[in-house]
Amino acid sequence: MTKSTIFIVLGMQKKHVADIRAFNRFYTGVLGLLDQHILDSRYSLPEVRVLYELYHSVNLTASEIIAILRIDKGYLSRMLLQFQKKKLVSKKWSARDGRAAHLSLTEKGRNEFEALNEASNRQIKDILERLTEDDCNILVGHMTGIRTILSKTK
Amino acid sequence: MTKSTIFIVLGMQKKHVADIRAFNRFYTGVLGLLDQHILDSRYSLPEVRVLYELYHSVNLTASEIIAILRIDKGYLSRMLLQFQKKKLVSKKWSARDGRAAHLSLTEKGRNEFEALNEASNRQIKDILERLTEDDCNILVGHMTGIRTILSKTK
DNA sequence: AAAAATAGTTGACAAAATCAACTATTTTTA
DNA sequence: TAAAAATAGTTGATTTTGTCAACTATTTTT
Repeated sequence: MTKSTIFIVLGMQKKHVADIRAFNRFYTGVLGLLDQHILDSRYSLPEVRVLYELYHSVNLTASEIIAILRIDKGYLSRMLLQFQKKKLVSKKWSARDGRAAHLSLTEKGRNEFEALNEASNRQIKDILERLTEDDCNILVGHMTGIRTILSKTK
Repeated sequence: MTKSTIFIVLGMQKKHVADIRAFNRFYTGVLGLLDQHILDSRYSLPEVRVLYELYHSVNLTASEIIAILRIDKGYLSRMLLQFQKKKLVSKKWSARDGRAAHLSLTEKGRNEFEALNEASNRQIKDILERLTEDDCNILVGHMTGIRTILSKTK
C-alpha cells in the first residue's frame, strides 16, 4: 500500500463518518414523520413499543419488557396499570415465581394495537406507492444490507 | 404480466412494508444507542439539534429554527434563554424586522458544540473500525442509496 | 437460616413539551 | 393610509414524560 493510498483511506473514513451522520439526521426526520400518526393517537411512543412487545409474545413479564426496551421499571409499572384500567392488558401472577406476573393483551388490546399497526403499514405503503417497483426493491435491499452489516458488529 | 406475477408483486409489497418497518425498529435502536452519549451530556436531544442548526448557519432567527426543527416556539424561547445565560448564544435584534432577532453561537457555544460533535464522530468511527473496509463502503453506499430514493418522493 | 438478589409498586420529583394569552412589530387590504 | 390580519417572540400555567429511591414480597445464593 502506497503513502497516497493510506492518505485516501484515512481521508475516506472522515467522509464515511460524515455520510453516516448525514444519514442519521435524515433518517431521524423520516422516523419522526412516521411517528407522527402515533403521537396523534391516544398513545405515546413508549406505550406503543410496549404494546408491540405484548402483541408479539404472550405472557411476557414486566422484567422481560424492561430488558427488551430498557425502560424504567416504575414508569413501566404505571403504564401497565393504565393499560389494565383501560382493559387492554391482563395480568396473572406466575405460579412458578410469586414475584413475577405474566402480561397479555386482551381482545381489546389486540384490536387497538392492530389499528395502530394498520395505520403504520398504510403510511409505508403510501411511500412505496410513490416509488417505481425497482426503487422499492432497491430501497428494501439497502435496508436489509444495513441491518446485515451492522448486526455483525455486535 | 401473468396472474401469478401480479400475485407475486402484490405479495411483495406486504413483504416490503414488513421489511421497512423491521428496519425502522432496528434503526430506532441504533439511533437510541448513538444518542446515549448526548443524554449523558449536559444537553438534551432537542438542545443539541438547536445547537447543530446554529453551528451550521449564522444569524438564524428563532422562527427559522422552528420551521426547520418543528419545535414549539415557547419551548425554543426558553431554551434560547438558557443558552444565553450560559453564554453559548448571542442575540441581536434585526435591523430590518423589529420583531425578529438573529442568533449566533458564541466562541464558547462553538466549542461546546464541537466537543459534542467530536464525541459523535468518535462513536461512528468506533463502529466503522469494527468493520472491514469493504463493509464500510457498502454500508455508506446503502445509506446514500436510501437517501437518494426517499428524497425523490417529496 | 441468614444474606443477597430479583420482581414489582409507590411516592416524590425533575425534565420535557404543549397551550394559550400577551406585547410589539410588520404586512396586508379595503 | 387607517384598520385588520399576520408574524416574531415572550411568558405563565399546565400536562406529559421520565427518573430516582425507598419499600414489600418473594426467590435464590451462600
